[in-house]
Amino acid sequence: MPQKPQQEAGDAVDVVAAQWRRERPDLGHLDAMALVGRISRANNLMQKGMKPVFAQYGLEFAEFDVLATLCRTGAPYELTAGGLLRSAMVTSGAITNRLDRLEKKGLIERVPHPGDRRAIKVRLTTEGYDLVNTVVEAHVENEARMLAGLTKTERAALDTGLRRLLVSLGDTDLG
Amino acid sequence: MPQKPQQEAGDAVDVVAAQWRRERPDLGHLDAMALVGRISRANNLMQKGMKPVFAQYGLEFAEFDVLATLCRTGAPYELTAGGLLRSAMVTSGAITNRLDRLEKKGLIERVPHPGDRRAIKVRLTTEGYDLVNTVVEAHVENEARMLAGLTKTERAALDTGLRRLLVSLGDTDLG
DNA sequence: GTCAAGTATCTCAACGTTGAGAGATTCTGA
DNA sequence: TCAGAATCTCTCAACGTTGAGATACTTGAC
Repeated sequence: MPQKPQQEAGDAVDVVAAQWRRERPDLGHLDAMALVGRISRANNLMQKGMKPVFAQYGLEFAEFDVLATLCRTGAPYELTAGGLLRSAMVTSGAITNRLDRLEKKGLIERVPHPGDRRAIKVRLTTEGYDLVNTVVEAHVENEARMLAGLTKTERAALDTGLRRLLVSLGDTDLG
Repeated sequence: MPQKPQQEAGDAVDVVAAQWRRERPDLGHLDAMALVGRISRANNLMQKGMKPVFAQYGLEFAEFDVLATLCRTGAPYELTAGGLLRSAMVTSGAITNRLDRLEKKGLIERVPHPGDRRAIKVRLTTEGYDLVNTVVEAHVENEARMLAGLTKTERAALDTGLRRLLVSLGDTDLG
């Protein structure tokens, strides 16, 4: 009869934690350090795994992020630059840069904001709309593939834990 | 009698997922997309939370990462550049850059590798050793503080899920 | 021994982000 | 109504990473 292993398989962070325990046995909170380290490494691996999919369509992750944010807001696929930067968690300089590149590619256009002349509206062009709707399908397929090593139950448990973490950090909306 | 809420509190990713469901009801794997999004946002928030601690000591995260890697290997606190870049998950150019900066600050030194003249050994100086041992204490305290909104049980469950994910991605050692 | 293949590090240009600051516009309260 | 505070976007220099290529050295097969 198959038995669940008593001992979980170790990952790279277990190695790191063991090294710290040996070198600094007085150091507390190693569990916190390990958890943060796991989030960081998982993010790193996920990003590396996504990059080739976007590259297939001539996009960087940062560019896809903008297009996807506009797409999922629904028609008329418009958002201010400020809305985009808060959603993407980057600074204003980064958004200006991303919009410049996407505008040059003809995937978005900047239109005046009616009612606030400080602001602009960023709008998906037809080309941008078509592209992002294609890319997002390949993208989610790829994400699902990267997570396929976990059971549905494991994924759900992980998801719940991460949601609680985000809520506890105050990350409850996009603005 | 206090009751656990039936409904989990929502985070920013719940908002994103709801937008996609509305705009693209045909899109599958939204659970995978949400999980990846949560890892990304959690990482982003953690990084932002760590930055000020390192800044207090005149360090960037990337620099601390190198010093900490050397420190936790134990005496004589040496590693090759290749070992460092694999541990840090960055490219060779990035490591050269980090080592240049740390060398300029007097926190590490490059010494010839005995037995392989292609390689170098990167060694913590006394100044580097003292600094990293101080900073790491403030750093883990800070990490623990950022995670304090979760119960011990929640943190353990999250940690287990992330370890399984990393193992499933093949991230079982440092190089 | 010799040569091809592999490995270790560094170089360098392209790229993207940060963060401070400027300019323009809108909001707020007296 | 008006001045000061706040907000929105853009500019720009500093910084860090990537990724391809160069250089030097080592290894393995013959």
